[in-house]
Amino acid sequence: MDVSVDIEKVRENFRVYNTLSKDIERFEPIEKNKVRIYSCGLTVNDYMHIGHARTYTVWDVLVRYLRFLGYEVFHVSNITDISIDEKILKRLEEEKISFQQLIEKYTKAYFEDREALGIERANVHPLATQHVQEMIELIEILLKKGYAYIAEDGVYFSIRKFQNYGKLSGIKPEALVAGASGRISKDEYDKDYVGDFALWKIAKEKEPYWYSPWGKGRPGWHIECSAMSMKYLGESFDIHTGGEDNIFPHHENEIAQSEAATGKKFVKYWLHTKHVLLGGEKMSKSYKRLIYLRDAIAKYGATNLRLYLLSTHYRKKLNFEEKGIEEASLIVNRFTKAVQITLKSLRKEIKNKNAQELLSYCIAKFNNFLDALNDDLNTTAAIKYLDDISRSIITFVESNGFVPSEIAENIIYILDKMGEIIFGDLYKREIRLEPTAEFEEFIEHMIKERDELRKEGKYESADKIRENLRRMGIEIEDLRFGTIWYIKKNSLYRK
RNA sequence: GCCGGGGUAGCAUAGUGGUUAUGCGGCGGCCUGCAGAGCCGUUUCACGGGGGUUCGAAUCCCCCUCCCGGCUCCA
Repeated sequence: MDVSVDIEKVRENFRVYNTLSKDIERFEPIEKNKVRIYSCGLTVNDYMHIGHARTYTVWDVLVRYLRFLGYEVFHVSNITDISIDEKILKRLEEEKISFQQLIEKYTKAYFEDREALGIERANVHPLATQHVQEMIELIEILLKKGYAYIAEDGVYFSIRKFQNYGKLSGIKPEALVAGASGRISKDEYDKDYVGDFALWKIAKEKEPYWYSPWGKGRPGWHIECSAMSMKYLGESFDIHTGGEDNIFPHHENEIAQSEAATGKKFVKYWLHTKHVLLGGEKMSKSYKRLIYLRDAIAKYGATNLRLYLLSTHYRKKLNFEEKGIEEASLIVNRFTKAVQITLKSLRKEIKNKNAQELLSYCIAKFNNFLDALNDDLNTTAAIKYLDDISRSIITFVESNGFVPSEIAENIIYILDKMGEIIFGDLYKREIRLEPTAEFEEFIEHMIKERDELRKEGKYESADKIRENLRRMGIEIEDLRFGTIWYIKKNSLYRK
């Protein structure tokens, strides 16, 4: 039986929801076999929270899936290390550090946190501060072409000059004036029109600055993503991602700047994640209603958390609940057990006719898994099929014993593919664990000893061995044909 | 105010016209020295309310209602 997948065929059916068209579209990159993707990264002035984590995890799955589909993926994700506001200035005083130190601290934390969740590094993580020259050049083009103008406190982009303004978010320039949010009327900037946005801001006292033809200052927030994405990916590229809050104004303004400057279509597919909610409402820094990722990992375990973040489709709001993580941990446990038992099966010479049925089932579910991901990255459904496979392996082993090695070999191929896409780097780190020969010998010895104690009816001593093994992260289970064991790194610790 | 997304059995999450939804929890059973895990049964023929289209609607259309998000800090 052949488990290999016709990648070309699967790839043809990959569809994603494009915010630009507000519709699900078949994915077809600009250049055949190559995908260029830019994901909006973090403003590194604080630790990342579980909302950021969801977003980056989803894009991690996207990138891994694209690679699985055979695409050569070039992924760029920026680091915004320029953001300065009064809150930050206050923080500098509180933490008694310089702006540079603050940025360094949280940039380091950002990479640690990403890695802890098994998120792969992008090909390039450009820093905004190192691309000020590119931003200045882009602003000069916009001035030359008449899309931008110089005011007293900076350079602004004139949104009324750009015909398609609002095509991503659906916001009409006039609506910005009529907006009843109460924020726009309090406009304190020296610009021609309320909807116009800053390309360059002249520095006020105490603020960090860079030199420019328009005076000492810093770039506006949006220009960095235009400058850096076009530098590394070209004037037109395939995918641009972000959280839903980026749609307006950030991405809308990026489109305006970039397309005004180049005259070309900036991005083909815009993908956005919905927010993580806490108690039914959006997390908010100002009200301290948020959960930092590193705290959540410490409490729930990275693997459980990662699966939980993927358990709701990315275009649906995720209301963060502990109970959901508990459910996710059960799926992680089953998968871990299934993977490790299958790995052990590889080394056993066992014949079992029913195993062929098991393999057929796994192949069918693996195809379902791919269909689910093809359907706008439906991780909810994909995880369900992954769990079906875990259960089928466990059930098989519990009633039939280990899987014949030639069958196990094929099943492992499927488990590896699924595991790497869903769990990322955590798959090898926490799930597909293979003990050293010595360690294995030790465990097997303990199990044998326990067995003898059990035969003699010395259950107390036998249970003590089980308890000790469990403390080492070894789970053992007595099945009909004997005792199986596996390494469990992702226990859900509860208070 | 404008724009968008939702309301699915105790809880959560799938499902865009027609077959017994899935997981978790509860209860009962099988298995077991115990535990764990798994399996079977049950809670359960569920889709916010009203109207319409249709042979047939959770799914399409209209109205109402409640919740959430966006409307220049934001993933």
